Amino acid sequence: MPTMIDVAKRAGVAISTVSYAINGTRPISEETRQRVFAAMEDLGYKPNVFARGLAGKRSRIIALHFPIPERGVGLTEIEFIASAANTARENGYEMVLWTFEMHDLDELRQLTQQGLVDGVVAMEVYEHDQRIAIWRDAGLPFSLIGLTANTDGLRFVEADFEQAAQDTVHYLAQLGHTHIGFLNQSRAVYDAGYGPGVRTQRGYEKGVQTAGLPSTIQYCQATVSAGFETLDSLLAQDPDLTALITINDRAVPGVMQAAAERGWRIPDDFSLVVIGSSASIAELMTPPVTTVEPPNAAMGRLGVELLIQQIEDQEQKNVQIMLPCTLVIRGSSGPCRRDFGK
Amino acid sequence: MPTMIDVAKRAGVAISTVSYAINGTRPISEETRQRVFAAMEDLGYKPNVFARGLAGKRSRIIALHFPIPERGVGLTEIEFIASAANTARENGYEMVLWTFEMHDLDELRQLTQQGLVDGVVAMEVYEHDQRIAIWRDAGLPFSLIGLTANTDGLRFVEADFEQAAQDTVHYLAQLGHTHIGFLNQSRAVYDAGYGPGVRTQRGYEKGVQTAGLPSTIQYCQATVSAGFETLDSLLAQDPDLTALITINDRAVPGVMQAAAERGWRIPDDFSLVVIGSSASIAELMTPPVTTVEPPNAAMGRLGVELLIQQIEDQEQKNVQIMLPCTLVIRGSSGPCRRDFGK
DNA sequence: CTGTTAGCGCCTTCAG
DNA sequence: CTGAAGGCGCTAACAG
Repeated sequence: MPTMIDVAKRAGVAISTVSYAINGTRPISEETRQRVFAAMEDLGYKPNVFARGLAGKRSRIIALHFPIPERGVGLTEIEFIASAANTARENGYEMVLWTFEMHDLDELRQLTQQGLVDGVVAMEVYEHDQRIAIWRDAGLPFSLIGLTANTDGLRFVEADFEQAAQDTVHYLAQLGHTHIGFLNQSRAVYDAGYGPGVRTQRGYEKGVQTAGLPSTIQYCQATVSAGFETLDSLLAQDPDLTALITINDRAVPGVMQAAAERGWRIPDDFSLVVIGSSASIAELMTPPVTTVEPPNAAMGRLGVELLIQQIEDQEQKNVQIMLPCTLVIRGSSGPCRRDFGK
Repeated sequence: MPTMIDVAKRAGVAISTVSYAINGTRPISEETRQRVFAAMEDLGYKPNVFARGLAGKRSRIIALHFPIPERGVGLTEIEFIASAANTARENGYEMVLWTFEMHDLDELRQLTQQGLVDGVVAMEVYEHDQRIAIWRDAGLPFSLIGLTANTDGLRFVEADFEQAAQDTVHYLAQLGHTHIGFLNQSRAVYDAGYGPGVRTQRGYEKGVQTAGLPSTIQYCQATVSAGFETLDSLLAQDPDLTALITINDRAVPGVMQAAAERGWRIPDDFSLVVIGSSASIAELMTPPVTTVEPPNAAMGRLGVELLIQQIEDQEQKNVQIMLPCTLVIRGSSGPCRRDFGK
């Protein structure tokens, strides 16, 4: 493995010149720059990560903190991770994956101070996220996938679940539904301030309010059986419910079963829209479920780019990015057809 | 950030003693060892990754190469990745995620030679896997999740799909099925030598042969619509088919639809077992699908452990590990009840 | 069993 | 614009 010294010799320059040529830290005459790069090419030179990390400030390694959520992991997350990893690589960064728990603040602090990474992208952001203080104190650049209650000075990218929920209410109302319910994640997740849960619900509430419709909300564990049971609770609140919006895709088959047991057919008697899920999940269900899909790949990319720009001190224009979700109509939503009491 | 020098001073020993105490490279008296560790604790000392990597041979960073497969990603993979990441961490290693393509051999070679990682765990192993030669040539330790045609001298852990398939044939035969089909991934994936595809099919063939049953095999893209169409092809081959084994979970809803259109009910008229999928997918379908589930978390853990043992030159007893899959009976499989032509 | 010391490869002042 | 030299924190000889 050739070193900088070899490159310097071959190019007939000083070793520091090579360094500057590589990092662009200082102007170099075009001619010598060429020579240096040619030498690097010839020798197949690759800067040594460790030496660089030791001597300089930068490691060119970033972390993706993905505390595996209790609600389980969806394909959404994989798309996201893959896109983040690719983006890092394209920018010449390595990406390490941290999966330890959210509450493991000590672990996080340690890793943060270790200096291994130049920055971190945080997934699974909560309204009051403890990680932020740690990174701020340590002066470590970070970007968020999701947003907190107070977003001052933060850099984030997030799917606009609030808007998505409002749009979904609107979509269902247009189909003639006047009693639209909302099925959230579990109460515990909501109370902990899980962003998508909080904001989707807020959007739903705004949506039904604007449309002058009643609001019916239930929380539910991310399991089929919980979904099965929760339809009863929803109908106890509003017996005339003909449509349901949810961000809890795991519970959906249960809801469908429960609907089937009442003799309802989907979508003729009951419509269902899942926010935040993706095609590969939606198409497994019968009928395939109408979804509002977040732009996962774009989010992964932007999250990493936001971080790298920050690390490299580049100008940042849009540091708070909300991306729209896409409504994909499949077989679980349609016009309101149910007859009441006739 | 305290350094080794600080620790040495505080413990009243030489700096090298600290180093040896940490790495266990050399015997240290219990007493001084205690002192050193106490000092480390007090100061909150953490070894600097870069210095370590520069000076020694080890970086304590490993890579997980996960070339995102064309067939899409399942939850299986996430479980796996999470478990690998955790195991690495528990052993004091960082894990970087490489997601670039299988065919991108240049990229792989570069990263390999860069010396960033002490070793790599390879996912998505094919029968004739090109990566092996690269790592062997570079003298880089690696372990495989999956196996190749020739496993001499390799360290791997894999789910025993061949056995699983045989067992599944047996299970269905016991239920009274005498015409059991097999639905593989796409022909392209099979021809490329994708391990699970090849071995599951082999197991299926052995199974039906042993039981004296006819063999019916089709290849199929990993999409719902492909699944829908392929049931026809299967029935064209064997009109008496009453059960189907598959490793193509994405296609299953299509198969179910096609069965429904024939007026068949599952499992009364047609049984379906998915090998290699996991609960969270199976339960989304209607009815929930009987699966044969690989021990993902265990595989992730073992894959990393195998690698680390190798890196650290520890004794290795079981370096070729086949783990059994678990049959989880859900609603898609049952006794053969269909009447033929009556 | 412990201490001393020369690098590992690169970045970054400094002086030219 | 270029060159020389110190040091980042640690490992691994080499001495004792």
